[in-house]
Amino acid sequence: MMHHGVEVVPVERVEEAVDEDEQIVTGERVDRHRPRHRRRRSLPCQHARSPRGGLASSFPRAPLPVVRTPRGAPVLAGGGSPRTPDAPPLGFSDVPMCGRYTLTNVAPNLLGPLFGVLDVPLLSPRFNVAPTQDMPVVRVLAPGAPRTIELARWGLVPSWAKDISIGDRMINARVETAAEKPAYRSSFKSKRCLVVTDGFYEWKKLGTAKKQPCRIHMPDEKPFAFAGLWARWKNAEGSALDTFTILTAEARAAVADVHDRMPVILAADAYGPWLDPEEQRADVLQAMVAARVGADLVVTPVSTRVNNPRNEGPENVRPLFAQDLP
DNA sequence: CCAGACGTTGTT
DNA sequence: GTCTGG
DNA sequence: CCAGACGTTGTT
DNA sequence: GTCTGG
Repeated sequence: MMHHGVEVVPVERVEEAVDEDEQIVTGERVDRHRPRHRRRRSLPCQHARSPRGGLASSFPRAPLPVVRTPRGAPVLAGGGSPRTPDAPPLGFSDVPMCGRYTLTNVAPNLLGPLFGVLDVPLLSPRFNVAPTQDMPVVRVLAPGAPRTIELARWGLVPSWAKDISIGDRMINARVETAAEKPAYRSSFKSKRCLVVTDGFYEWKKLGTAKKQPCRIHMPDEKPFAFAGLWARWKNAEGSALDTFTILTAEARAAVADVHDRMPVILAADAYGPWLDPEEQRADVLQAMVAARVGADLVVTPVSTRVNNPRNEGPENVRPLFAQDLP
């Protein structure tokens, strides 16, 4: 049976891994007869284990080998959500916000200087990051400590949660309210992080129930940072799982043409104060995110293959040209 | 007191 | 953990 | 965010 | 429709 665990892929196999992913779209899958019986409500103790096995623990890791997320790995999360009547601001444009993103450029000699970290783990390029997956975040774990980049699971699980399933609904936090919300306030106070990215996907609604995925990125394609919050959760056995959420705010610039909300993007000079665990003045922090960048973001239509979270690969970010659009 | 929630977006 | 609802 | 499942008992 | 998986 398939073991769940972080699959360690030797560097030489990275290309091969990508190729495998392509087959999902173009080729016929042979493993058609996977068991229909899926894990439903699991025992709480089963949640102890991160879906990809490795607890995204914040304890310092040894220099990391290339890590690839195996497809079809059992994941203990979901995304359903009940509607609430008291939805805040009114927006009725076309495009959602941050439920999918990319980190395609993982060169350590680029990420290190950009985010002020000395040791950058070896990472696989990602072209379709989905909630519940382990991704790198930049943190300062103690006052005055150096910044670190480590993996954490997308979908914040508050320390008091009974199991990690709550994280499914915690992939975004409204910056306007995160300081007060029970699920986020303690993280907002002293567990802020940078989510390392180089683009995010939005689905633009076209006239008739059709959606056009777009990737939003910097003109030079350089990585940047979403403002994030993190939390540490422990299972019954005491193993730690670190998780994160991405803050959202009113859309700006080019993104505003497409929708009213977007992830908060921090300017580089805000990284220090944002990460400082001792900075706890909500007004200061709010001002920091108010000054967020985004004026030069580019919106690029891409293939609908990004719709399926199992599809990885550089085709995901290849621009579609006008003649290719519906 | 205990029980139960703890979230966002989008759509109508 | 902490707050709201009952 | 979108895609995909949506079930049980009993037997091997 | 609603929830889980990625």
